[in-house]
Amino acid sequence: MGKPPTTLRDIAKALGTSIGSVHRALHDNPGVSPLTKERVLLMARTLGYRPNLAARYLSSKKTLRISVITLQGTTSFWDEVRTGIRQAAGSIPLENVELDFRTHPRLGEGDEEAFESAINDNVDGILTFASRPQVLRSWIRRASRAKIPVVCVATDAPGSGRLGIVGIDTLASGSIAADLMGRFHGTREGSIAITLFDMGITEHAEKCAAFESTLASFYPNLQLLKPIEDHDVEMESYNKCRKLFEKFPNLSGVYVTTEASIPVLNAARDAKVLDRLTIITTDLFPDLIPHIRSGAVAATIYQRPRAQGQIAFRMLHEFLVEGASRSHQVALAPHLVMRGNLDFFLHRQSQDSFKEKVHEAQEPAHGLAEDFA
Amino acid sequence: MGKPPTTLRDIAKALGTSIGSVHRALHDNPGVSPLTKERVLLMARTLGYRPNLAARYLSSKKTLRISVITLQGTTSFWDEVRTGIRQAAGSIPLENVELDFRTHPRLGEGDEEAFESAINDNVDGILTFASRPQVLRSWIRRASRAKIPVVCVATDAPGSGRLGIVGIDTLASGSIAADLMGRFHGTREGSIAITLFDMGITEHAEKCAAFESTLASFYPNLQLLKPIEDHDVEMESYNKCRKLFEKFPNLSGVYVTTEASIPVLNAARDAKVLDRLTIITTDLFPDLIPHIRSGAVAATIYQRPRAQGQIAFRMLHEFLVEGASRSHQVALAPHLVMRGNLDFFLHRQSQDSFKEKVHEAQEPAHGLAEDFA
DNA sequence: TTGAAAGCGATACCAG
DNA sequence: CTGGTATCGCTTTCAA
Repeated sequence: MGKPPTTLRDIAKALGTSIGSVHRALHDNPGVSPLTKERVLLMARTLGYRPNLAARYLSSKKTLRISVITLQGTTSFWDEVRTGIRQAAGSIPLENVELDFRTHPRLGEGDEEAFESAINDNVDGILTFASRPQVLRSWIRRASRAKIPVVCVATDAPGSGRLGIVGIDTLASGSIAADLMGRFHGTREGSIAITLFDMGITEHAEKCAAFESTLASFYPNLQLLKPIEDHDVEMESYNKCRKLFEKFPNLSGVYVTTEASIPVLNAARDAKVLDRLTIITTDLFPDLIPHIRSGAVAATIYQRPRAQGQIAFRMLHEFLVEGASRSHQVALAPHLVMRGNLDFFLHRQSQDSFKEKVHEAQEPAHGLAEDFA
Repeated sequence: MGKPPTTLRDIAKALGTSIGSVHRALHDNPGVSPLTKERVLLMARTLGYRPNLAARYLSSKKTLRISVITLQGTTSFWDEVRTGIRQAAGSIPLENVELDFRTHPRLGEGDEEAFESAINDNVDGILTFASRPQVLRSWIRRASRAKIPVVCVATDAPGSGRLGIVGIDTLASGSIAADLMGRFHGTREGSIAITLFDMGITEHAEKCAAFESTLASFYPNLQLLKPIEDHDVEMESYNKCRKLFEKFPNLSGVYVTTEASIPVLNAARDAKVLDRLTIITTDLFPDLIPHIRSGAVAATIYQRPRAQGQIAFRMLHEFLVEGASRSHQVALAPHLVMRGNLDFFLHRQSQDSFKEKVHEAQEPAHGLAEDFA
């Protein structure tokens, strides 16, 4: 078996100093001479000191405040992410975690303000959706400089100094979509369209590339058209699709890489091409359900928002508590939803949200108000 | 904000007794008069006492021993389950958990002995594969009577008094398999075969029923043949399949609901029907990889053994620590693996086992020896 | 059967 | 700047 773990006392004794100084040194609190600090740090390392979390929680009364800066969203995606975060926070056995939801209504509206207020409040950590990486990068950097770790959900902000990122594996998503498209379509010739938010978003460009590459390797009978950018604007999506359907009457499939599938479906319906298209969408939300049931949507790639929220929370929490986490990049495998297994996913969603309501009723949480407004 | 939580002291003060008696009463330790015990229990309830876990871990030196009774297995499935269990055990922040692996080489060989020794060792909890529900039921019941909670992985043992079950949702698996089979096959007529271990296993019967039902609702052009039982015996599987292929020359697809897909593939190859069959398999292991790459296997339903192991461990641990867990039945959604996203899953497996090796090197764990024999 | 008290390891405060 | 110490809530042991 192992020998008993090193404690603050052990370090203090070994150095002939006091437990108080050791503590201050390890937390670089004010009031330690550089010399003692150095010696303590060294000794802690050589003795392999690991703080005893139980003791820490017991004696310290402070609570971790985590700010969740996300989008309201037009589908349930971000609601699910927030639910996942709440669930994960609720299942931390000891520890008081306070979640601070700063939900902004629209893309690029209020996100900067939310960051500013979170940093001013000096929260302990931030979970966020880096909707506009180029704009938010500097905010994330500011947070990091203020020693506030930031974990991005769904979309990465590369080069921003963020602590970590949790998202769906873009390669797996794009590839499985292509594979399904190819198998569903058979061996005859055809052309396929793909829609996305903007090629400037890393994740979207990657999905697109993966889709294209898998299609090219395994299904050379299918030709991929130039990607359609919708910028999450309904009319833009609808109009571009209408044009597309007119221009390519032999179109045989569409892969919608974002949540914005409803305008595409409407355009297809209005152009009367719905029943000869193989449509593969992304995510699962109420408005999409009838289209899956009817078979108009052959399959949808579910990005597991709840799991993303849970994992992002755990990653941040682990870092805050242990000072490190085992992995700072998590790429989840998406789930595939079709007519047959649709009910499984719907049932699970509703069951979980029921459970959560019960939980909240027993134990009213803090900072949740705006999330239900 | 909330008022300070109730402590043992609060209960003692309110009752005019000592903190020691309160403690003994709450843990029904010997040496408390029935009267005081009653009063303590009542007061604890009315004051809403919740034990402070940090304080508990800090003062108590005892370690939780969990016995893992699983199959060696012919594929990597159970290795992955055990890896998941180890990972989950390793990420418990505080707490000493000792895992005791009792791995038996073959179905129905050594599982009863393992249960007996676990119960005699008086472990704190058991994670197990209820391979033969009818036989193991009485062992699980014995464990439960000895106050040892049992969580089943992959296969349930209904009516055994087990604490919980973690598995793959059979309905989602069977349905998605049918949906894919139907979509891949197109609209022409055809017949489909299904193989399973034994209709006596609940999970297999359910998958089969879900497959049949989805096929019937959405793809009436496909006819499902009578299920083939292989009992996980290679020759049985191979021979039955050879016969099947001879008898039904117009067979167009096979759904293998268990890990036993290799004999089916061999039979199809030897019968020279491989290239006109749509084959959907279950799970992901080294021997299957080339068949997925070659396209012989159109898709495989990955049962996420590692996730199953992790969740089973967490369920048991939560129960042992909190005295209850939020859910005792977890049905996971399976992942779909095809040529396109195969690399993602392979990469993830190898990456994770690498990480784990590193982890173990830093911090040698207990009771792992036989798992690497 | 019960009460009292000594830890567990870290935090935080106060006196030197 | 440093050393000492009360404290967190529970477990466990020792007396009574």
